[in-house]
Amino acid sequence: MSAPPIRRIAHLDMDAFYASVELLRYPQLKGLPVVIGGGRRREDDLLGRLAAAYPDKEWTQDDLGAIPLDFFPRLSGYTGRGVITTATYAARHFGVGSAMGLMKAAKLCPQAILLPVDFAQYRHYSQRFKAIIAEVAPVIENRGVDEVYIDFTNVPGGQREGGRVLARLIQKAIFDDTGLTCSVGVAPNKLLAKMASEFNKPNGISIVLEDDLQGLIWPLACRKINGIGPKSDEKLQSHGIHTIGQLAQRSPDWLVATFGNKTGAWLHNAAWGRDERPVVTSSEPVSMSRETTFERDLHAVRDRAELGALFTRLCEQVAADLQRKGYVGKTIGIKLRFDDFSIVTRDHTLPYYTADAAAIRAAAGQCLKRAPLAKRLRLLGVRVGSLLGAQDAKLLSNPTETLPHDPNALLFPDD
DNA sequence: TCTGGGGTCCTAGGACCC
DNA sequence: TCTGGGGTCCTAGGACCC
Repeated sequence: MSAPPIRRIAHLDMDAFYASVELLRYPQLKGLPVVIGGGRRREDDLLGRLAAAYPDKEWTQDDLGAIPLDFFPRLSGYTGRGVITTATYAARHFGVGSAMGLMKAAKLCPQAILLPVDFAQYRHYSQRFKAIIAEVAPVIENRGVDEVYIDFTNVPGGQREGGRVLARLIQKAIFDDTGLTCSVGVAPNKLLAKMASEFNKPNGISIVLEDDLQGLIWPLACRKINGIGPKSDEKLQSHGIHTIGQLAQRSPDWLVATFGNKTGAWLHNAAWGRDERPVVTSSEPVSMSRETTFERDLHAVRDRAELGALFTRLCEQVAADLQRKGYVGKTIGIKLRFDDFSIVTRDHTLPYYTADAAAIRAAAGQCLKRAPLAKRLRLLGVRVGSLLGAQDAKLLSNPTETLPHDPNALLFPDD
């Protein structure tokens, strides 16, 4: 008889994922300030300019790594509303970083190279590194393109050195296949594993055991807890709570009285490193949405035609997303962001499920009529929620629940 | 010329039903 | 004669995450 396995959960975080993927294609950018964000792909532009400059040779995608530096677009002179998605360390040196407006970044580091985001490429590498992990440890939870939780508990070798041996194996397998590095934290649960993966970046491994709570976790800022954002942190600070250790010293009663039942209990457990959440290997989407920030603020009346066309396009995109992924939904919503950055949402639940662009457009149009439209608009979004798999929808007792009773009646009502 | 896009979950009030 | 109480769905807003 052997002892039951000890629960070991890993959190794996790819290092500077987008930037690293770009460097695989453009190794000539290594060590330079590079910013990723905004606009569209420029490959064709880059290759086109290369072909114009060197007409004797035929340039293809395989030559991306040979494109001279002066062919790359620079941040200098950038106009538009894009933000930085990722910046290389060389660029961060100039004070630019994630979520910063590109125009502001252009002032700080005009010479930085600007690469547009290429989600297709990132998704490709995302699937690759996840497939590699799955060969070794099948219980994986997706946390976006560049992060996963992995349950080491029942993986052969998952207990050795607290998980370090398996973590090292996975790191090496990912690097050998993709050339990308990652950081891994292994701990008794997801909460601690997530914190641990940050301890040793990049390309690091950290092991956290039950007994490490006081030494490794309590000195950290509360903000390091996944789920404590700027607002909660500010509230905690206002009560003199800055570290997780200080949070742990508050009584559960006080936390519940100050933050409410649920949050109070959660804060207490988090501070004591307790987290029973399982690693969830699959989940169904709850909603799908599309939104767009305009190049300039638009007015509901003055720019009605332009706004209407954009609105219709968003509905068509959501409908296409739903259909492509095989879902229908019945709660249709809109989101407006005004020039002062305030946000308003309106939604409406239909008596049937749909993935039809016209039905979505009609319901979203009704929502829009209930929204205040005096201020100029910066962003418009369309959302479909209360999703159901299209296959499941067919099994509903009342088949009309999946169809508009009279689709034509829903098209642009009295519009 | 600050501040993207796509998600999840929670709260809280009101409607409505039993 | 005056007022219960739970459960669920819907809507709006907000915090947070990647």
